[in-house]
Amino acid sequence: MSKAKPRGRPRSAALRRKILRAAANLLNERGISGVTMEAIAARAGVGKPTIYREWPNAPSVALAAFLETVDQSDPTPGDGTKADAAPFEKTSPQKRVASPFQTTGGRRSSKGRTLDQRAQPSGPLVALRLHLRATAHAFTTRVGRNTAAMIAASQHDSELAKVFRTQFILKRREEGRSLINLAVAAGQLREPTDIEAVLDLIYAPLYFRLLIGHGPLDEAYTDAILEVALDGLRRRPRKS
Amino acid sequence: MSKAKPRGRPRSAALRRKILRAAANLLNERGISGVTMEAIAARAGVGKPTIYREWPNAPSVALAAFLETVDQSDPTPGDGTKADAAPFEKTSPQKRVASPFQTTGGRRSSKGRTLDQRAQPSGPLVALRLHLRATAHAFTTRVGRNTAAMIAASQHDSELAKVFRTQFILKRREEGRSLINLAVAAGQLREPTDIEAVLDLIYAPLYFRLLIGHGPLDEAYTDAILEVALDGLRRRPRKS
Amino acid sequence: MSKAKPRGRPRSAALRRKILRAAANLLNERGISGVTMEAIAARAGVGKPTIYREWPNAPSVALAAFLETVDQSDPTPGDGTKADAAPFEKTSPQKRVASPFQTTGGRRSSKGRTLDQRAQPSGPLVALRLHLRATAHAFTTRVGRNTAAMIAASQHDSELAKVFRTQFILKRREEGRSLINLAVAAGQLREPTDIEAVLDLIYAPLYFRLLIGHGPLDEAYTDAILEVALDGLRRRPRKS
Amino acid sequence: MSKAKPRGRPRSAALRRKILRAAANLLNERGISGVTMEAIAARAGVGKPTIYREWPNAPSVALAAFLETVDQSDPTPGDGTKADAAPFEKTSPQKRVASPFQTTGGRRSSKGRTLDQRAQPSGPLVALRLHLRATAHAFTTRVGRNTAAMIAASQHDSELAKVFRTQFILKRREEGRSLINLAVAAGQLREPTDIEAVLDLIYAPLYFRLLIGHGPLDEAYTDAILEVALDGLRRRPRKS
DNA sequence: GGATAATCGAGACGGTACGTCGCGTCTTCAT
DNA sequence: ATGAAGACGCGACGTACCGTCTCGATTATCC
Repeated sequence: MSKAKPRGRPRSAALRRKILRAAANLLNERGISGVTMEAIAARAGVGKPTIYREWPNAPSVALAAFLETVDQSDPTPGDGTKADAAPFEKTSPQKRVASPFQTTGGRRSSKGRTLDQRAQPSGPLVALRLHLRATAHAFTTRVGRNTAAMIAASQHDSELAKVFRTQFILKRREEGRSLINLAVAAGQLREPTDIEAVLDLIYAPLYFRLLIGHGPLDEAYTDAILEVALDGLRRRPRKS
Repeated sequence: MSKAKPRGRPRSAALRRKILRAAANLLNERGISGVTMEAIAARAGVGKPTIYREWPNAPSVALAAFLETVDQSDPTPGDGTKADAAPFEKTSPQKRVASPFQTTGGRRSSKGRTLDQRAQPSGPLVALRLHLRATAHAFTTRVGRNTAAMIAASQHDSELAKVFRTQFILKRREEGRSLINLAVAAGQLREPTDIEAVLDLIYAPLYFRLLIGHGPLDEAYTDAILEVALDGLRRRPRKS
Repeated sequence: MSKAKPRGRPRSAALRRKILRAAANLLNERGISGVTMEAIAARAGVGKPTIYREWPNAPSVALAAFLETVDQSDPTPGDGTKADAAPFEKTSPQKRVASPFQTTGGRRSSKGRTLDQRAQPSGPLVALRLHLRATAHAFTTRVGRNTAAMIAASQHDSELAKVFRTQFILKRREEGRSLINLAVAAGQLREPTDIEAVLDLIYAPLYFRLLIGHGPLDEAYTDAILEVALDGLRRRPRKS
Repeated sequence: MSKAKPRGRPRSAALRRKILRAAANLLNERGISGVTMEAIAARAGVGKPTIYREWPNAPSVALAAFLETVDQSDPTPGDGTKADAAPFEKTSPQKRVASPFQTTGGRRSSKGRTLDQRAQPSGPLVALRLHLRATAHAFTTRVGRNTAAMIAASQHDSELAKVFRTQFILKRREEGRSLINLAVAAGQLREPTDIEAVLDLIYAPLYFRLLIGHGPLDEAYTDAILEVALDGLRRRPRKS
């Protein structure tokens, strides 16, 4: 089929790792604008053409490094338990940013909100809330800065945009989708008319605040968003 | 006091206009990456230091030009009647993109949606809906591309971000806020607990799709978003 | 005989030809700077290491190709009849440059010069003159361009220089030497004190004009050079 | 007329000198292949674009530096007294290469040659001989290496070739021309039929040996060349 | 009215990074 | 065990803008 057997010396996988590692470190240390081809090449101990052989420009490498970085974390969706999102930190020791996704169960800063107490201590809706909280928290860390940078970079490069969209945005969105589906199956929610709109309603505000910075990205916020977004779908036991 | 005495040749006011005009044209013709200091200076027939005297870098000029551009349009909020959002087009003749904000009243592509027929033919909620539709439509034009570019540029420059946030994002957001307040006053909506969250729910999805491009920015979308976002606030006349 | 047992692949002779052919074509089409290892390898359908096995660098291949090219022509020295100097022309058809050495007898542009009329219509001195004319003419063609390129290349590479000197310069110089010796034997010239200086006097001006380009390389020139260079050696029948 | 008053900040003359100085040092230390734009820029403490503003490529800078270098020497033609040919040596102290043009008066290695003794102790023909000796000697030094390199570089670049030809070759050639004219005026030589050919006969052999390296560039050589070249022009006072 | 001084167009300048090309060496795989 | 294919480290190429600087020429206001 599209096998197209590769002739000649194959690309070195170790090299690819070295490059991504260098790019990831640069990204974390200096931000996206520090991820230049020359800096990557110098730090990875690699010729520039070697990098160009695999990626067309610096932001692509940064994106690849970023994706590898975040993929290495949050591996087990659905239970809210997650690892951090900044692996292979060689250069800057980093103060272990208190695993942003640990299951704080909703106790933390649940200011007068009642749903979590009386509701199921577990279940898809709780998981969804934790998922959003974790995402919001991650957005306040370097992960957020880098995510914003990737969205910014996507605006001038449609190829980059596509990769970022499918590998990051949509991938994470699937978690929300499946949790909602579970809630529907469990009878906690009605079937939504337009699931895509619902997902946007849930996620977009987080990205909006990340990018515009006009308000905090805390649990109160995500909980409020979630409540409104699902309100119409929620089966009201009583309420005449 | 602060009178001072400005000795020497005073700054020319006409220059500012020439520069912004050049920047706006470049922005529209070549996108943000075409708005370089050298290009602006060359096109405006101006020395680079003259530009640096007023703005610190090229994106700032681009933002100023962008704001001037969009301010020149949508002048009368609240009634849904708007002018286009792309003024002084000298270079590219452009096919007059059918003023994206004219009051098409919901007739346009209202595929099976019933609310508008039976609802008030006018009033704050309708205006809000039209406002969102207009915004979404504008986002499909060069205005959207430039808005995205400004958000992107804001990520590396907090000063720029602040200006863009206050002069563009929050300014437009006020329209939504006042329409909601009007609806509350008119008894069409309940008082929202967290108006900021509600506004985010309304606007964020538009920006999200603009930036990520994972779905269309059409009326069906904005209407769906609005319905869900306001659902919890809506007084249900009948229900049962 | 030398049958032996050729394990693996014994094909190495045809390769050399393919490589030289490719190099020669590149040399003629694009000049010396077009003769890169990568271009040769690509055109010959050969791996780069295969070329490096026989030559140390690209100019060496170019020189080898050049020598093969010119050796394939001017095979019969001493009689003035020669073939052209640009074989295996695959790519550019070439308009058969009118065999540059046909015996035009000296009539052409013999501005008032009398020696040829009264002198022997044939003999070593005439052959020498024709030899120089032919060389000068060849220098106005691609052969000249390539010769100049080889001299240029020789300046950075002493190994190359040695090969070029012995295989091209000195080889051709022998023709002049033997013609002069013949003339001496025939009693037309006196024995020169320093034959090397005489040979330089005859050949150097041609190379000089080839390389510097400050004057034409025509028959008037070569004839004038020859006359002066040999003047002191010539037996003057009358005079005194 | 062609004044065309230059607007904007004028080029810095000091910078030009710094660049040429750096190029000259590189040329002498590492040869022409060491004269790269990056090396010049680094050594001169200058940005690459600054160099490109004045010269189109590295060999052009090398040529300019070379010309400046040699122009700074041999200032007084006609008397045989000359300065060295390698000025501004900052970096490598250099062991003062025994001024290649000092008036060695013909004493040095005048192996059995009698002309100088009995001939005029001065006069244009003697000056011509000294001029050739000096040139030949210079060709055995770094000046010769660089001259050869410039001729080589000229082969791929006609603009460079033109500058080199007019600023170096032809300029020096004028000295030979005027000396011959002086000799003619003094009745020592007959008027030559083709002065250009005579000049080529005098100079070409030097360049030939410089470039090909097939024989020494000593006084015996230049004297022999000169004798033959001028033999036909010389008035023979006695001669049986 | 002339001096004074800031502004203006123009463009040189030191930098940084770009993306490309060719080198000469090496590794892998198919023959 | 040869040879094509091509990856690799390297170094230089020539270009684009950056933001600062220096010019000469205006163009006001102040003395």
